[in-house]
Amino acid sequence: MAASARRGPYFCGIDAAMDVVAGKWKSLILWELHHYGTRRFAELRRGLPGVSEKMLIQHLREMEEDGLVHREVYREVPPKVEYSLTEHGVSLNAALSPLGQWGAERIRRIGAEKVPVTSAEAVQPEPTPARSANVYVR
Amino acid sequence: MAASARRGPYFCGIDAAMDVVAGKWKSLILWELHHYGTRRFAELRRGLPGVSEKMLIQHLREMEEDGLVHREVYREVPPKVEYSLTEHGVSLNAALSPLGQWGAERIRRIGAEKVPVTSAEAVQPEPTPARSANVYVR
DNA sequence: ACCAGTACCGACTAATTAGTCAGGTACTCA
DNA sequence: TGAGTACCTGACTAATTAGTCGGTACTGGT
Repeated sequence: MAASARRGPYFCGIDAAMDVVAGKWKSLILWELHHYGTRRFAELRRGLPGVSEKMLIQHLREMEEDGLVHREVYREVPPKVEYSLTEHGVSLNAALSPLGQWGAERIRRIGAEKVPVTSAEAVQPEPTPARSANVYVR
Repeated sequence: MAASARRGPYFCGIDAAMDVVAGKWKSLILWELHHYGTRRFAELRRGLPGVSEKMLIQHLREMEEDGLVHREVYREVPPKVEYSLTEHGVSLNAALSPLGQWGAERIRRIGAEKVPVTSAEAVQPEPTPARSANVYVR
C-alpha cells in the first residue's frame, strides 16, 4: 500500500504530514475518533457514510502503523475492537484544526459564490482572441 | 481532472481543504510561492526537483481555478508568466503551518527511531494485553 | 543553421488508490 | 443445524493520478 511505500525523504514538514493524512477517509476517521474518544469498527463505518469496509480497515491499519491510532482488541464472543487516537493522533488533529477552519470558510465562500475564481473572468469577458495561435491565452 | 470533479458536498472543513491541497506537489507549490512571493513557471520547475511539466501546469491550473494562485501573463517575446498567491492562497498557507510543524516533528521522530508507532509503546510500555493472541492477529 | 530557453498542449502509458464482492472465523442463540 | 453478529481478508476491477514524450511558436546566442 501507499502509506507503507512512501515515508521517503520529505521536502518539508507539510509533505510528511500530508503523507500520513492522505487518503479519502483518513481525516474523517481522525475527526470521528477525536470526537468520540473511542469507536468500534462498525461505529466508524456507520459514522462515515459511503466508506467501504476494505478502505476503512486499510486506512485504520495504515494509521495504526503510522502511530496515529491505537487498536484495542477484546477477546469477546461477538468480536470487539476499539479504536482510539494515540497522543500523536491527537496532536495531528490539533494541527489540522486551522486547516479545518480554512476549509469551513471556503465552503461558506463557494457555497455563496458557487464557483471560486471564475468571477474574475466574468469581470473581463474577452472573446478569446487568438486561440492556440497565440502565446498562452486560455 | 480531479480537482474540477470534486468540490462536492463535504463532510467538514478539513475535507474541503484537503480537496484543494491534495496532489503530489500542491503544498510545495504553495510553499514556494509563499517563500518567493512571485515565481515564473521555469523557476517553480527548478524549485521542485522531480516535478514533471505536465503535473506542474495541471496543479497550477487547478489552484488557479480554486482561487489560490494568481497567473499574470506578460505578452513578451520569450513568454513570461508569473505566478503568485492570492489572499486565499496566503491564508491557506497560514492554515497549513501547524501541520507543517507537526510533520517536522514527525520527521524528527521517525528519523530518530526509524519506525513510527514504537514511540507510543515506549511511552506506555504495556505488555500488549490481548494483542496477537486473538482472532484478528496479523 | 542549429541549439537552448520560454511556457505550455495533448496523446499515451504507468502507477496508485478506491470500490465490489465473495468468503472466513469464532462463537451464540433459536 | 442453521442463522446471525462483528471484524475482518483477499481477489478482482474501476477510477483516479502521475509520468513520458513529442510538438508549438518564437528569439537570442554560437
